[in-house]
Amino acid sequence: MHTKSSPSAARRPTMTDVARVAGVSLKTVSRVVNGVATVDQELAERVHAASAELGFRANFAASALRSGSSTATIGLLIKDLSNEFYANIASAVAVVAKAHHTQLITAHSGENAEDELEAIFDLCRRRVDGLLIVPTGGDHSALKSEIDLGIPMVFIDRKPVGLAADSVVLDNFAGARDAATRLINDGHSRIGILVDTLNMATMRDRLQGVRTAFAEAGLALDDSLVVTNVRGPIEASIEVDRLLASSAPPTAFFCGNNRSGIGVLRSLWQRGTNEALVSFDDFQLSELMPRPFTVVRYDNRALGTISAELLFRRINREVFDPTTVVLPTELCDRGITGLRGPQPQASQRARCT
Amino acid sequence: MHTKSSPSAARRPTMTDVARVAGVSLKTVSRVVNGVATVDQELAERVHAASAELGFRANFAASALRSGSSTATIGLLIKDLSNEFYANIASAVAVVAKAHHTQLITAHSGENAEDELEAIFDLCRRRVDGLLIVPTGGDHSALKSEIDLGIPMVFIDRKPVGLAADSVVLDNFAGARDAATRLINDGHSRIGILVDTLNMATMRDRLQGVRTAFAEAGLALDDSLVVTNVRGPIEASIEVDRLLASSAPPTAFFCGNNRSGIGVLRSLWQRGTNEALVSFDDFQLSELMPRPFTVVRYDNRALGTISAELLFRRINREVFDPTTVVLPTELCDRGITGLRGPQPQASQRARCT
DNA sequence: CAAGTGTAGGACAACGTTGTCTCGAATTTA
DNA sequence: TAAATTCGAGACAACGTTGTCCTACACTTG
Repeated sequence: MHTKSSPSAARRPTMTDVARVAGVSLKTVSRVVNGVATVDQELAERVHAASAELGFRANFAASALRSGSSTATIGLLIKDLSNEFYANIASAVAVVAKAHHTQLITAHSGENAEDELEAIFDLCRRRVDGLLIVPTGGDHSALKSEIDLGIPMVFIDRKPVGLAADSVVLDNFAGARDAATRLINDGHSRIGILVDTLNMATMRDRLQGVRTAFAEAGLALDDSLVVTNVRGPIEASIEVDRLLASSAPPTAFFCGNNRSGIGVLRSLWQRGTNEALVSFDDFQLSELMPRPFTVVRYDNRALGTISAELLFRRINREVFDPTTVVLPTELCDRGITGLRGPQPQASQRARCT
Repeated sequence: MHTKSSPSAARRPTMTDVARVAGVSLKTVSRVVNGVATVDQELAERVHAASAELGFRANFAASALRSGSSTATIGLLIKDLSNEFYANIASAVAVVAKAHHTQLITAHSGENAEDELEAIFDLCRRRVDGLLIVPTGGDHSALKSEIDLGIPMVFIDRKPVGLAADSVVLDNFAGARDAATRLINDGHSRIGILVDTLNMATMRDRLQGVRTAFAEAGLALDDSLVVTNVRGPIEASIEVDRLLASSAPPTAFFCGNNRSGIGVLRSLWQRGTNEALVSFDDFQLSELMPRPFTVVRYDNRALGTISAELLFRRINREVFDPTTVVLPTELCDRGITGLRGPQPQASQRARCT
């Protein structure tokens, strides 16, 4: 003998089912579920009992559809959570979302800009209340209609291209200029510059910051020491070896992000040489690295927190004009190796942790 | 003069709006949007033009509600994305979800088990196709009805309590036993054991692994060297100092997770002493730490990948009985400091990166 | 040329819920 | 005691979409 329907084939109970079991009308179930006070105590208890017995849970989508209320969902478009930088943003966003009783859909943008747009459109079809986008590149003008139709967007770390929208970015220019100025003041004039692709505005700004520092110091930046399209630690290591093998090697390095910073660090540590190193982006445990170096740091979580709070203000129609928030950077000296200065003691290294 | 409705107040266009603009029936719009082939070329073009003009995007929730199709969404309940361990799981899950054209709602479990259940119920109301849960503790028997009603769940890193469900976990016992055995074989008999709360089965299993190693070696584990409820690096550092100040200090440490491992590492490095250290969990850049130590490592991303793949198999009804997948661990020797052996060279350290 | 065949597109109902309205009963008041 | 007032609960329609059915028209065929 077998049951009429296997458990896995069981349909989820609806309010109609609960109403039947409780012996009340559909609408009364709705009232009880929504906590309307004007329901008879006894009927309410029958409804609760029936709900529990059947395992009823109101269909959120149907409810939102009928009542026209929001989906209490925001979308976060981000590249890769296994990258500490993005993970910190996502974590901070999640905290703000939870505080606003909102669920967070995290969509990973694919490799190309087309994938990214498609992912955004999918989130729009799901009627998210708003979008947080860490753009990977490409043009965003196709999103104008979505903004006009009421889906607010905040761009994180990079401004949108071809679109007037909110963004929260770092002061890449000033951070890089400060870093390069520090190296120059420490006596360096030949500095290897390693940055990722200049398709990214962040990298362009950082490189421009370095150039400005050189100009301000009245120095010429040797373009043969500027390496672009450095994608990761391994490529960075290779470039370090190449540059140091040249006839006029650099005495210091500036890295456009922490991935190349780590590559340079590893390379210099293995060589045992003491070229100075300044890198954009701090990272976990950087103060425990086997060799001192200086980072351009900033409040990584704040990128997420401020973006999410801005998004919710826009969802609640508290802001109107497109805003750009620029977060400051800070030069964090973990004992940069100057041409003149002595190697600092281990105990001094972690002074800005 | 002002427009009749401000752009921000604009209602999103529906199929009815598109039908009106295109001069066709509602159903024809539906057919075009869903790519039904039997629509006249010219009408289809009118519909496409009207859609583009209005910025129409089909309401995914309404579509799913009517057609009874799935929401193409899974939920991931996780503690904190800024923790590398969880971020790697989330990242791996996201890749699998994307391959299945499924969106991922990442819900952060709060501090207590009650919050966690509430977050799960919210995801059930949203009719996710399945749930991935990294449980923080507490009893999960309340979830049985949800499983019966067709929401599959896979538990990650820890098995559910009071519930028969799929899980993907690490071989904590074997990993800890191997680690302790290594220390014992290197001549250590007084080993400081630092683990987090024993409320977590992972920690109980790891401690049990250590005890087993001692028993197998015919040694007695001095319980005064076993410290539980070590919550983070700072607490770990304090405990190291306390244990080393005792009259019979340990000559080695075993840490139940990487957070305490880092605390111990920092403490030992600052002291400049050479007690041996083995820690559960590898972490980024661990091979660059200023002092060698050994980790119990495992494929962190595989926890996410295998869980997600198992979940989708269950969603597709390809599995029936509750399954537990146990992932192996591996002792990764970065130059453990034995009582007998010499300090290894830096170049040897990174041999299992 | 009449009947049969095929096909495109529209009318209608329904998914699970909630807003609006109405009705009946209980309670109050003159 | 009858009318007025309250208040709880059910009937009905609607949110935006799709499944089902049906009609109208074009085209074939004996």
